[in-house]
Amino acid sequence: MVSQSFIPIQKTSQRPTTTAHLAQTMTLLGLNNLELLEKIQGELANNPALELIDDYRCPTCKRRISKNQLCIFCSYGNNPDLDAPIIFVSSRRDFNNSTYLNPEDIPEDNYSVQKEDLPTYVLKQVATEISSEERILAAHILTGLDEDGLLTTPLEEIARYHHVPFSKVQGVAKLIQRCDPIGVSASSPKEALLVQLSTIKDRHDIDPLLEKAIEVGLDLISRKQYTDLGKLLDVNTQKAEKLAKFISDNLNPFPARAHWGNIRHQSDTITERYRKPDVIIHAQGDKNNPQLIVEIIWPIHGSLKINKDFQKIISELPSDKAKNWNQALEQANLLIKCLNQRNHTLVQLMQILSTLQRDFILQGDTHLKPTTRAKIAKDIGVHESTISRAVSSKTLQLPSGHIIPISKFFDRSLHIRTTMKLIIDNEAVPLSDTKIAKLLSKKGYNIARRTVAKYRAMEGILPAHLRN
DNA sequence: CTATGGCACGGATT
DNA sequence: AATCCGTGCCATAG
Repeated sequence: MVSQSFIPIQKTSQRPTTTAHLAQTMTLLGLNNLELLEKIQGELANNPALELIDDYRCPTCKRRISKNQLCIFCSYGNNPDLDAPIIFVSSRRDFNNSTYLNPEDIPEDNYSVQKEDLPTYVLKQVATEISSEERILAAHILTGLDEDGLLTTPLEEIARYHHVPFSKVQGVAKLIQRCDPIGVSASSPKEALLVQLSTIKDRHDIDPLLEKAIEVGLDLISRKQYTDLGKLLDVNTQKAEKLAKFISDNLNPFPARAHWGNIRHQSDTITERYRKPDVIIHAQGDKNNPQLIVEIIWPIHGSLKINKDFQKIISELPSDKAKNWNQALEQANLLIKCLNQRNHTLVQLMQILSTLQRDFILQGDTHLKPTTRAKIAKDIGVHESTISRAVSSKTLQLPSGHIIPISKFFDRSLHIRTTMKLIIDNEAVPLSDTKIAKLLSKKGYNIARRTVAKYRAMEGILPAHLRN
């Protein structure tokens, strides 16, 4: 069904043969790049049979490349078919420094800054504005940030620690909060929102009620209880919903997380860490018919190899003593094989996904073609659970710079929901669910009236009589 | 009588 | 086996 004009991928890996092989491949596949990095580093530390050598090779085709470079063959792949996406595993993005072949091609992303880098990143911004004494305070504040960019240690404590007046620490904190990402080092989501609001206020007119809404009604907003919010603010529900929409569209309660596509902030599902995506898709060339370049991020540089010296020493040991070490050797071998397998599966997955969902990638939510993990599994010829693992807990950066969870590719109703939103956005008079259902079926989406209601609820859209 | 939300069922998906 | 999702039926509100 999917036109499969793939770039030839070397058969570096066979199907898992042993159960151990299978088990480990499965575990590795379920890890995202950050977890994988931890895993590999752990293995390197514990297993003397394994070593990381300065032999930079393209993880996809094994050709030799230089550090932090893309593989010419894979990235620009001598692939005559421009409609086919180019897929490759790339190690060019080092976790600390990255070089891009084509800086213009790389979308602005504030996601590339790794978690540990956030303090440094912010400190640089304030460094010029403050005295060296204050810089120490700033550093102290910034080291107390949690993953969300919020401050966990109270300012009072910091003041006491450094024997300086509270107001001074507060001053530094205020300065930091105005840095990018705005609101960083706020003590709570509420404070972060207020700071962001006040910076917007400098440039635009905003509704004074917004401040009050955040101040007193934040938990109502997050629970989407607009009616109650309205009562609290003494306005009607529509107005309350508008306020809430403005807040969720323009403000971010967790400063360290850049805006995540238009992911719905469903109460507590935002557990994703602030980190790089696992896959990056670029669009290159002709604006109207660009070629997709899919980079699967590989967290390490150099090649994982069996340590030859180690191997030699072991082979000379008497067999009864070598037993444990042989096991380590086995394990190292297995790991390397399984990592290859993991890459292979991911490449295949992205090949199918980026071909099938090309329109979605380039043009947005309305063009998502609903698929299931099971179908993809069938196409590649692997078990469903394999795909499930490959998809889970991984994120992808679209050419637009938005980061989405890969599981969004499997959203069964996103395209309908977005067309529905379009209809509602453009309606002259509020349309009832029945009418919306009819309009949708004209566009080829046959869904029940009841389902329209469910989708509305999902998108946080009010029923017709409460809209205007 | 119309519009909509709650509940529950069954089939698909993971 | 557990979960998710679309849908029908029914109660309630306007």
